[in-house]
Amino acid sequence: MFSIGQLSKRTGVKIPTIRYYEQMGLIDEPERSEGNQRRYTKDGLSRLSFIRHSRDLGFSVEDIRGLLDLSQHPEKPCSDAHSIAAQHLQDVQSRIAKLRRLERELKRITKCDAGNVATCAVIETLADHGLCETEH
Amino acid sequence: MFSIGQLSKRTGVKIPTIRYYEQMGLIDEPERSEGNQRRYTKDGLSRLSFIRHSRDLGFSVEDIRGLLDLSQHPEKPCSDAHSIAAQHLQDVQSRIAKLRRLERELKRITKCDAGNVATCAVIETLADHGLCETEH
DNA sequence: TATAATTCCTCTAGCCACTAGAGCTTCAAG
DNA sequence: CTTGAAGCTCTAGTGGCTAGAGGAATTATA
Repeated sequence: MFSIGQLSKRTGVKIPTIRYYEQMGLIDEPERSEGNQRRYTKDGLSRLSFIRHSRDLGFSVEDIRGLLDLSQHPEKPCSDAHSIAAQHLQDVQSRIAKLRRLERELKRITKCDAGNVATCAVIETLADHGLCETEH
Repeated sequence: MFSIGQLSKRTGVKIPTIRYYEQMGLIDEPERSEGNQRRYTKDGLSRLSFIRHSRDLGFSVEDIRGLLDLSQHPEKPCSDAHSIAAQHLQDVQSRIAKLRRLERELKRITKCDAGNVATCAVIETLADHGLCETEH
């Protein structure tokens, strides 16, 4: 049996976040001590590790709900898991693409070597959309 | 004089967002019609375009506050503008780096061709951090 | 065993940058 | 002068937490 603090240390998930996951229904309400403190089992630990790991990979809480559900049913086909992951991969890739466009534009405008704001490329670009080179 | 709807169409900023910017103090409270509706001038239009453009480039509202302030003072040196932009560029680059790590990991795990959840690499990876190849 | 230090509890509110909706008023076209 | 679009204010919700108040339980030390 682990206290919430021990669970937190073992998983790297902060205590308020654990309680938040409980509230969101991602983890079951654990048993309580006589004094009403949460007491977790190994099962609770591995479920939270699963969540932690999924969050590290950027899955949303809703995605994780689906993935957790699947993980409880080993006999199911895993195409659902794959489509969640593939969709997420696409999201990540499109975010990367967008950020790379931003990066290019920011690199361009920060090259400015004007002395004051009147002729500064950063300010000028922001003030006048026509100076942009790329769509964003 | 533009109504809020006309301003919205010209800048591409949604109406509630314009009111939100006003509330946040990014744009001045405009004059009102007799019936209490907002009436904007060209100045209001260009200020909002500046904001729109800055948001497109991913600057935070706080950054924009600083950039707007600078843009009102053309005689100031532009090193402040540059440091805001350079900092933002760094943020963007570190976000890209993080997403690329995610992308690599997601690509790896979605290669799984198992039939069911019991042996699915997606689920296994999430359940067991030890199976990860890279830090994330 | 007494006390002190630490951990835990619930509850509310805040973060960012909006977005949605209710219920009402004003404006512009025909 | 009517009608329908556009405007108004106000409140609450989004996601994924995080912070803080004010108190109770647990654990470590004396």
